[in-house]
Amino acid sequence: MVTIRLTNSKTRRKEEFVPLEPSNVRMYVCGPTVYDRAHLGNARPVVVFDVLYRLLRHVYGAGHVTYVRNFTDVDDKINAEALRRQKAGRPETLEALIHERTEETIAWYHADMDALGALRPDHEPRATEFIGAMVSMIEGLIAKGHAYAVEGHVLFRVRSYAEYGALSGRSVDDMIAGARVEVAPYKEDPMDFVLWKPSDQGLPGWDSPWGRGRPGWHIECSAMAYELLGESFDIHGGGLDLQFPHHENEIAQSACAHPHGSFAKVWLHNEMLQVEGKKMSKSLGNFFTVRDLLEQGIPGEVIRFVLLMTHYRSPMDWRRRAASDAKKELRRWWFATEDVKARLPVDGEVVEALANDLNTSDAIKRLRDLYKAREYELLKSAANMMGFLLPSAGEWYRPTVDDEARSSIEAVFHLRQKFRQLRDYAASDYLRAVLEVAGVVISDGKQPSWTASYAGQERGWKKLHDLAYDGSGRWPSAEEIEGLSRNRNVIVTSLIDNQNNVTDEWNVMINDIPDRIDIGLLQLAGFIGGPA
RNA sequence: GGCGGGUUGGCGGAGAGGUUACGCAGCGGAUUGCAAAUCCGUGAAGACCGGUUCGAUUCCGGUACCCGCCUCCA
Repeated sequence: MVTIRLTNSKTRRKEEFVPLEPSNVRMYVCGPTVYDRAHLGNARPVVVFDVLYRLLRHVYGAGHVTYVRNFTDVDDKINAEALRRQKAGRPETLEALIHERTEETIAWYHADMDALGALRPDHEPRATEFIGAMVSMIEGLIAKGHAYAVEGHVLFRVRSYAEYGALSGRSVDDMIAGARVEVAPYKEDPMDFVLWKPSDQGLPGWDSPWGRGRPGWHIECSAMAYELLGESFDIHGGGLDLQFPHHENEIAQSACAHPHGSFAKVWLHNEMLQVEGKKMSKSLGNFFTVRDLLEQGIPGEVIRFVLLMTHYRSPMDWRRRAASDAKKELRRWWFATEDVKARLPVDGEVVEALANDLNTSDAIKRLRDLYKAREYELLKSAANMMGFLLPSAGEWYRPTVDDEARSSIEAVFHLRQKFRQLRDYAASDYLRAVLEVAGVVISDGKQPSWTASYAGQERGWKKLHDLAYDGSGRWPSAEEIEGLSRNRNVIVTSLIDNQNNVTDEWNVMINDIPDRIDIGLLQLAGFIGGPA
């Protein structure tokens, strides 16, 4: 049996993972508030814990792992969006508009996370489905003296739980010194947090012993984890920013409501994702969504690869460059393995790397070793286990070739062969470049062949620019090439060396990779006509 | 102010107290009309100052800088 070791935030140490019940390993991960598209920061824990889920399934068996990730569908931002729609003239009730918003957001979330190759959890409970469980949990807390009702609110009495702050390494007294908490007059202690709050007529609410209202944010995870995983379970995960106060509050509520349970044994927190050195956050407005990246032609699998290149406990900076490197590498793996059958068992070193506190970077290194060793069958099975090279990723690495494209490609390809036979190598190189910018890579040799691939795009554009300046006049002018590239979101600039001289090299940036062969570019072959 | 994390070669990014991380890019070579793919080879690092040690990029202390949490956020 593989020994999994995980860094437990609770103890701040890397510990051997011993499940409570190997026949039912239980994990809870805090999911999204469903009010808008998921941004890239949301994707990091999804992918990280997906790897853990896959590892647990590998070690304990797919049927012996229960993974729960919630949808927070009670939230003021959702209400705000629903109200906005109502004010914009929609006739439906607020409830209906809220429902509409959460449904569409959940569908987006599923589509985007599926694209990243993340498996769906076993349960995806919604807060609105567990209001009753939350109410009874709150009632229990009041009965035991851990919470109190006042002015329609119910507050958790932080002082009643001696270990409050243990997870995040804070003490209640220190935090009060900071005094950055909302000091409501009805609070016994400034650190007390809301379990239930009243809803006025304009807001969604549920009847409760304390009047019509809605739950505070933290209680939902405690209630849903209890209902679906029991009073003790193995792993609780989420972003580091949730450690305090969200997870601290979850622990306090759960420990007080179910004193015989241990709640989560292991706490895992992924570090934050940054963009240009700054945390991606809604308030800074520097965030972009997973969908944005997908629409820019960065496949979900590539995003996944970039996210997993960095260990989950380190901050990671999203860089465009990292995505293009990853794309290149994954493309090679795809071409090497597409006709290969995965061979089990999964490579032990990959599993070992993952079992060592999810060292995904090390695991990827091992995949690279397998690729280099041409162990493609093992590469495929190990990559599959990490959520790579799966058929569900789609053939992003290969442009679509329809019949029209195929005949155009064949025509240019054969024309080029003729020029080669005539030893008109300038024409032959020009046609190679034409094919490459259109999405076709050709390989000479004993059996000349072509493959639909974007791998040669940059090279092709550079070559076209070079040729445009060769003075022969056989091909389109520099201006024409420039125009074509710009129309395709490709920026080609001359390179400037460190003495500030313009060199004869070209720098190419491709911003938008099409998903099909560019037949328009293939027509550039017409410029040189047939061989004389 | 309180608490926590980070600083590795041109870029990204790991592990390990002593032996090549790895990828991308670069350079040299094989191969090729030229390429591609592939293969072989190669240079390049550990913020700063001390300490422990036979030996530290790796452990300890300090300094600087960066980042996060403490307020909705993964």
